Amino acid sequence: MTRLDRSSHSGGGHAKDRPLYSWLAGHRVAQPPSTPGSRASVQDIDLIDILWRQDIDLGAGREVFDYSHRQKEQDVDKELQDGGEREDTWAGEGAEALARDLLVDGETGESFPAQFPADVSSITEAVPSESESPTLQNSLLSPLLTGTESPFDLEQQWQDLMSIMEMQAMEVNTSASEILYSAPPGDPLSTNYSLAPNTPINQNVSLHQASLGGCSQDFSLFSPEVESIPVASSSTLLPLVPSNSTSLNSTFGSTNLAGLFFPSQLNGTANDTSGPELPDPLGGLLDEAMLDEISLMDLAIEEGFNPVQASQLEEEFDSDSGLSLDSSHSPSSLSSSEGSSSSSSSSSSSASSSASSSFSEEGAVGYSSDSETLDLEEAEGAVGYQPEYSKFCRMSYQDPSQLSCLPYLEHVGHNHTYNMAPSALDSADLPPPSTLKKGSKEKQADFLDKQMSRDEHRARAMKIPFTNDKIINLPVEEFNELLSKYQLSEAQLSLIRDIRRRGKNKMAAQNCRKRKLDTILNLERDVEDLQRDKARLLREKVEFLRSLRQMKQKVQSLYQEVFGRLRDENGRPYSPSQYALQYAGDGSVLLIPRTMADQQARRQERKPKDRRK
DNA sequence: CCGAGATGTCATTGT
DNA sequence: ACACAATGACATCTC
Repeated sequence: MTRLDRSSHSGGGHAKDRPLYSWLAGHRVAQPPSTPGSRASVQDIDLIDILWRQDIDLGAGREVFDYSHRQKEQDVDKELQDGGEREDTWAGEGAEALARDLLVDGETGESFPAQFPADVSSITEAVPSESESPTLQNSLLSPLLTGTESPFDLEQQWQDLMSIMEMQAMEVNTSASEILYSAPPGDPLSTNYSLAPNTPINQNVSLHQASLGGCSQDFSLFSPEVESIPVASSSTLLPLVPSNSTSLNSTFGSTNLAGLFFPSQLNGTANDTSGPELPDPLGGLLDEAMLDEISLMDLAIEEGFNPVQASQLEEEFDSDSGLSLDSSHSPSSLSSSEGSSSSSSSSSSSASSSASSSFSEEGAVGYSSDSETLDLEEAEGAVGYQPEYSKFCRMSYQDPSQLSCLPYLEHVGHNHTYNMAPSALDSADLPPPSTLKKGSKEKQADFLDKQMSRDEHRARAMKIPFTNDKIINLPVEEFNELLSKYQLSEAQLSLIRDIRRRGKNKMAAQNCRKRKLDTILNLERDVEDLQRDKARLLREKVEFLRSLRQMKQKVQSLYQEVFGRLRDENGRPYSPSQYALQYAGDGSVLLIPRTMADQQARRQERKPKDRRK
């Protein structure tokens, strides 16, 4: 590719600046002062805190999603509650042995696949036939069960979860009860279900009595869509709190019922031989979330990013104040670099302007636009420059062009008079020792001599009849014309060509170095931007995980609420060891036997593995 | 005096 | 073929 900054004849090197300008534009876009999403996330956090408090009120702590914590907690709760409320609650089902089984099962309580009525969010007790179960399992098992880790699936699960909850909030109060009560006792499904317990489907499910007031409130907090639900819907739910809610709550303590959602790993007895346990409707999500958080922790360790302090980071990064994760980009270095860069940019811009004026029509110095770039960057509030920035800028134009007011000093920055040819020419450059006059003129001449470049000294020694400026910067045609005007010796011509070559190369070297520094600076800024983006993405991920956790816990609470209020035909609560609620993809919820849920869980576990293969 | 940075110069390559 | 820009490498200077 041709260089973009062939500025000698086209004047200016604007083409070269194109990438930089586009780069600046892109990064201006990439750094909004504050993202609205982050503000919203702060509100979400507030909501989450509210939800947490509500969950705590419901008996669900934040640790519910910590698996080990849950396990311990359940162990403790199991011991504390086994002999008491549970026996009372499940007394209708039999002896203490059964109660003991219930304990075990309570830990392993799962969600069971079931047949679903067409009506959404109806909670029924289905006794599916075996022949139907294979075909049903896909539709019966909620997408939540799919433990895939792809973002799409996660998002899909999320949406499904939201839809389920939304539909529950909307219809659990009406259609669900209708379905429940309208289902005939002689449901063909139940008749065909060989594994079904003898207990017929209880149509007297007290689901409608569930204290959904709080739940609906939670829904509104969870689902923005549900917020649009008329308040009447939730208000109507409030009176539905069953009279026996206290006993139910004591029976289905959240900590115990948490096991309903995380049965597989806690189950030590019921399904040991039956292979993998049915994944909890939320188990996959939870596990995934845990994995994500673990990976996030890894990232955090790697990046010095602490997800636990996500909110703090959030505030920090929301400001988009240019704070960098990298401590090397400290404010001190930033300020110093800014100060130096501003001064240097002013000098560079003046240098470029003077350069363009002094370098005749050719405008060979192609970096005036670069100084503009620097100005732009500073006007933009460029941040995060490393100390090298000042160094770079200072280097760039301590420029010979600043000295262009002096006839022979246009290229003299440092008086690099090294490499001077050890010829007589150089000795001729030296002021004759015989010059005894030490007047001001001579001092000035000495100063000028010192300021002159080597080639200028040579040119003067060789009595070149025109300035090095012309030699270097004139176009080839004019340069040749100029040479033709004079009768020049071969040595003079050679020197002139060398001067021209070196002069052009000198400017090329300056441009090259400046370009290189610009590239480095751009890369540094790119790194900073990428770090910022990375931090933002991490922050968003933490927020999503947090929200997801909230959703899961909310669903868990709802599960407990619903399941705890279900009653069979005898008015007895269902045993979590024998029944489970199963979510369907269409949002409906069924009460199904656990054995069936186990089967479907195993099938469901195999599917993702097969799919990955 | 040493080291780092700045600058000039040369050689080379590519346009 | 020529002019020249770009650039790596080196030398030298300056601080």
